[in-house]
Amino acid sequence: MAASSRKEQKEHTRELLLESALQEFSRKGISATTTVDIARAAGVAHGTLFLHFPTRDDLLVRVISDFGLRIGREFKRLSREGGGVREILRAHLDIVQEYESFYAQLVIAGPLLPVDARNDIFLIQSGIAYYLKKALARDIGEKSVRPVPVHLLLNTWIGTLNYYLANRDKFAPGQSVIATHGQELLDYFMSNLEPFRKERE
Amino acid sequence: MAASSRKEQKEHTRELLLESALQEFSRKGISATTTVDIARAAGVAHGTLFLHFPTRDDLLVRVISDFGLRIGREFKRLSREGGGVREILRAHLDIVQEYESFYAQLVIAGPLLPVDARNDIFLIQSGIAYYLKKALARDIGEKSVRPVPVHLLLNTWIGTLNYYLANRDKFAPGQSVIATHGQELLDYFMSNLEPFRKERE
DNA sequence: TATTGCAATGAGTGTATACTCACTGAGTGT
DNA sequence: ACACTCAGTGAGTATACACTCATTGCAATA
Repeated sequence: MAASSRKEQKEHTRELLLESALQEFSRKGISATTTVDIARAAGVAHGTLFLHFPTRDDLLVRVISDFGLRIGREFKRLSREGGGVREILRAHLDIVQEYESFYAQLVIAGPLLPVDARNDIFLIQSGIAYYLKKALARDIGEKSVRPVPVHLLLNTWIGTLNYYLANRDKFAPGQSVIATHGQELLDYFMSNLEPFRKERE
Repeated sequence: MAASSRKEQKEHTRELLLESALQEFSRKGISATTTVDIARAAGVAHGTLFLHFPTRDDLLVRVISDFGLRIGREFKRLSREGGGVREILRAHLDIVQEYESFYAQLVIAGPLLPVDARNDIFLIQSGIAYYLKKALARDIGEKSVRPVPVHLLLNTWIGTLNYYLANRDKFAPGQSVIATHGQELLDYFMSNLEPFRKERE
C-alpha cells in the first residue's frame, strides 16, 4: 500500500459520512435524522462518526457549508456576465431545483439550527444578492425594469421561494415545486417589475 | 359554593394551562418548550397537565386552533366592508404585529409540527384569502390595481411576511419586524400592483 | 519479525423529556 | 356527620438520543 493509505482511508470514511449525512438529512429531514441513521447509512459503526466529528452539530455545519460552496460555484457558472434580472432569477430557480430536497429541509429546519449553521444558510441565500444587484442596475439603466430597491426584490423573492419549498407537499405533492410553480413565479415577479409607461409619452 | 364549583375550577385550570402554554411557546419557542415549563408557568404540578390534555401535541393543537379563532375574529373586525387591497394588507399587518411573538414561533416551527397543527396554521394564514379576493376584484374593477391572480399575490405576501418573521432577529433585533419593515413592504407590494398606463390613453 | 500507532468498533453511560399512577384532601350529596 | 368523588400531586417509568471508551485488529515502521 502507498504510504498514505491510512490517511486516505480515514479521509474516505469522512467523505462517506458527509455524503450519507446529506442524503439522510434530505430524506428524513434535518432534525429527524439521528447520528445512528447517518452511521448506518454510511455503513460504519456509530462511534466512528464521533471519531471524525466531535458533535452532531459540527457534522451538520460542515454538511451545510460544503453545500453552500457547491451552490456558490454553481451559481457563478450559471449566471453569465451581462444577464438581466430574469436570467439571474432563472439561474437561481435552476439551482434550487437541482438540490431541492436538501434545500427544502434547510428552509424548514433553518430557524431552529445552531447559530453558525443559520449564518451559513443566510450566506448561501445571499449569494444571489451580488449578481442580482448588478443585473437590476443594468435593467433599470436601460429602462426595461422600473426602479426598485434590490433588498425588497431579493427578500420577497427568497421569502416566496422558501414558502413554496417549506410547503412543497401542499403545493406540489410528490413532485418538485420549482418544476411546477417556478415559471409562474418568475413571470409574476417580472411583471411586477415592468416599467410604468407614461400617460402620454 | 355553587353546585358547579368543581367543574368551574377545573375549567379554570384548563384555561390557565392554555394561556401559560401560549406564553411559554411565544417566549422560548414551540419545540424548546417542555411540558414541565408549561406546568410550572401555570403554577400546577406536572401531572396536572396530563389530566387536562392527553398529550403535549394535543395541548399544542388546541393552543394553535384557539389562536386561529382569535385571529379570525380580529380579522373580521378590522377588515371593513368595501376596503381595497391596501386596507386588507394593512389590517393583516396590524394583527400579525399584535400577536407577533407567537406568530413568529408558529412560522419557525410550523413545518415540523404534527399534521393537524400544520393544517390549522395553513387555515389561519388562508383566513386573509377570502377578504383579499373580494378587495382585489373590487380594485381591479375600478382599475386602481392591475389584474393579477389572487393566489400569487397571497402567496408572495404570506411568504415574504413569514420570511421576515422567521428572521426577525436579523431584520429587527429586539424589536417588532412588522413595526420596522411592515410599511415598507406594504408600499412595495402596492407599487407592484399599480396598473400599467396605456401608452397613449 | 516484532513493535507501535491508529482507524474502527459497539456496548455502555448520561441526560432530557413525555407520560403514568397510587395517593391526598377538599368539595359534594345524603 | 359520613361516605364518596374527583381535581390535583409528584416521584417514578420508559424511551430516545448524543456521546464515551476499553478493546480490536490491521498497517506502518524499526
